[in-house]
Amino acid sequence: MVDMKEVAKLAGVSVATVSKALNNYREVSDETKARILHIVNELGYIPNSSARALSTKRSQLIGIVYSEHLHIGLEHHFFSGVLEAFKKQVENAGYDVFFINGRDIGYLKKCRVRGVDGVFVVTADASDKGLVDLFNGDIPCVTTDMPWNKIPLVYSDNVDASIRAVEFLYQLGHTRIAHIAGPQTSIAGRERLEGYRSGLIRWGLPYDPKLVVEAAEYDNDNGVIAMRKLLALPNPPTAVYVMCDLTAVGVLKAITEAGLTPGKDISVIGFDDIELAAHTVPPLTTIRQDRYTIGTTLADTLLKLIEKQDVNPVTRIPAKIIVRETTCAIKQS
Amino acid sequence: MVDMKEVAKLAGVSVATVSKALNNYREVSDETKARILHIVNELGYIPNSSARALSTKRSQLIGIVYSEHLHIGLEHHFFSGVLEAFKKQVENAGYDVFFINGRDIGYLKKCRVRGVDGVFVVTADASDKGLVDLFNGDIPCVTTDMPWNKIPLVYSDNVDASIRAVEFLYQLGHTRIAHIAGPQTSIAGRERLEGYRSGLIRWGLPYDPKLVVEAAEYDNDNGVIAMRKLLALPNPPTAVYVMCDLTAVGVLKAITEAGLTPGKDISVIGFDDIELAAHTVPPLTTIRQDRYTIGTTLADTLLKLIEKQDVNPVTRIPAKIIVRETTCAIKQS
DNA sequence: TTTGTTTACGAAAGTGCTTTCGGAGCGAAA
DNA sequence: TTTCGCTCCGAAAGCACTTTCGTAAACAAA
Repeated sequence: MVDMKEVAKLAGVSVATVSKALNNYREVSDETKARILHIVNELGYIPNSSARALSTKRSQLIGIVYSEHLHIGLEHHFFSGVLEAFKKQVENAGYDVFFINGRDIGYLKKCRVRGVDGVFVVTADASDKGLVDLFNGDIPCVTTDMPWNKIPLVYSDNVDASIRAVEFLYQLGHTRIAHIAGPQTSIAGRERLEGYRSGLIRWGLPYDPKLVVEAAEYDNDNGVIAMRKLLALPNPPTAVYVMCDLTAVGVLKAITEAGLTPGKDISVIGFDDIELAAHTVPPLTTIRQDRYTIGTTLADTLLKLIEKQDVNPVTRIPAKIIVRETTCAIKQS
Repeated sequence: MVDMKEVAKLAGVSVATVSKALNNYREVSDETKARILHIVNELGYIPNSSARALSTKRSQLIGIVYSEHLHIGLEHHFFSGVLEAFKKQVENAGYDVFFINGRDIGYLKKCRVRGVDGVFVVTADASDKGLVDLFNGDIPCVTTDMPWNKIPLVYSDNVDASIRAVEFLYQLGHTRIAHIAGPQTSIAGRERLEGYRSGLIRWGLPYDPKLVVEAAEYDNDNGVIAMRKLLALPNPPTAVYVMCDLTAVGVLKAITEAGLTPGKDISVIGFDDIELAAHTVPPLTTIRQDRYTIGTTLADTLLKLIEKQDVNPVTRIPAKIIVRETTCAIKQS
């Protein structure tokens, strides 16, 4: 690889001047700067990042933290989509993306050692001691779906989306609307429940605790279990708002098992709009999280943070209802 | 952050000796080495990776290359699973994982600039000029599902798995077995078709070109289209072996649409075992790719390559049939 | 005793960049 | 004429490591 010394020699200047030309110091005349840049192009010179990081203490590296022991790391459609958008955005700004693994020395130290400029905590275990250190450290962080004091947060507007889910069902004529809630340890779980209740209030619907069942996890099986419970009620709901698509798929299954038809006998609306949602039978009506906007907003926020600019502590991204075939007007019976 | 100088001072030795102690040079007495290590622990000293990379030309960094414009990057369940396993394995060996983006300067140069020790090409566009440069460069590479001269390849044993899929269907009594093939531009597409044909031959079944339809992409819609075509045949198949689960879901849909029941009127078997497969109605029989073994094998191979050891040019990992409910013995009619 | 061999360590030169600081050159002001 | 203030540039000191090479000391062999 060609280095600065070579560029300097060909340009007839010192390495210091080359460095300055490359970093847009204004104490280089336009003429010599042009000459240097020309030679740089000709030679295909690229500054060595280790050397640069060594002297600047900056690496142009963004770290990604996500925990593996929740099985919602890379493999989860929502997070991988957000990550993808995030990655593109920071890459456009000249950063590279790198996975922080906390083993041995912990996240914070690893960041220091690698000189990471900022980190995006995609998903992690809030009880992780290493995470706390990281958040309390001096390295810029952003997160999604994981609120933490002082750490900027970008995520879907769960409350608003849930209100509109209820509204949508109400306008179809449903009045007995159930909610399968996510674990109340998660912010998404809490806010979606909150939105559901606000929605009921807004339309003057009574809140019936029997119509709310909390799923233990964001997975399929809990959907089956929860829906069976609802179906066993003396007066079952005519519509159910489910906190995520994977669980909604389980709900569909339980409904079908019971000899009923989703979207006819019972309306179902999910959350996420995972790839699968369009392909269930019948296709699932759901609330689409705007993974792209969340990811890019996260990136912009982190970049600003790195530049020591002010940022919003919380940004809520609107989510929108995608109407497919599991919802319909209530049967006149 | 504490540096070597500090450690050296406390230990009463030179930085050179500290460095040697840390790197297991044997020209350091056991006694002073122990003393140094003790101080290192006490101080929580960690060597700065930029400085180390600068002088060693090695970074303990493994690059990941995947192209975004096929929509099968991070978001694809199979690749993200492989990547996850790969990541864990190289992290165990003390490496960190880092995304190579080829924009501006190309993959190879980016690798050089960042001092990447090896790269895993997860998925990419074979026509990408930058990839060719990378493969022809001097940086150790491994790939999956993407054969390239001299680059070690680890992937599922598609041919064998396909033969066994046909065998499985044959033993259920099926003799008119169709295959929905992947694009023949991909190695997976070609090999699965090849295995299908070998399976037919092995069991003395005739090869009927009408029973093979090539899907344009590994997606859902192409499954619907292909299956409709098969259903329109004068003498439709009683079983169909589909080249991937996402497409198989489309197949299920087409079958249902036609008023038939998958797993009763027509048997279906997919490939991949994506999360969704267990939750279709009825649950999909499929061939599970061993994402974990593929990922770790890839990692081991790359690590060996970096150490300049010999490696297998090709490793095929067995895939196994997961029997669920879309396959059954042929109806006696 | 001298000579040769190990062993254990440190001085110092790299590694490729950034950044401070000083100085040369030059025109303008006094 | 001197002084001041600019602009443009380079020498050199970092940055935190690795690695070569020299050497002192200790010991063995002659």
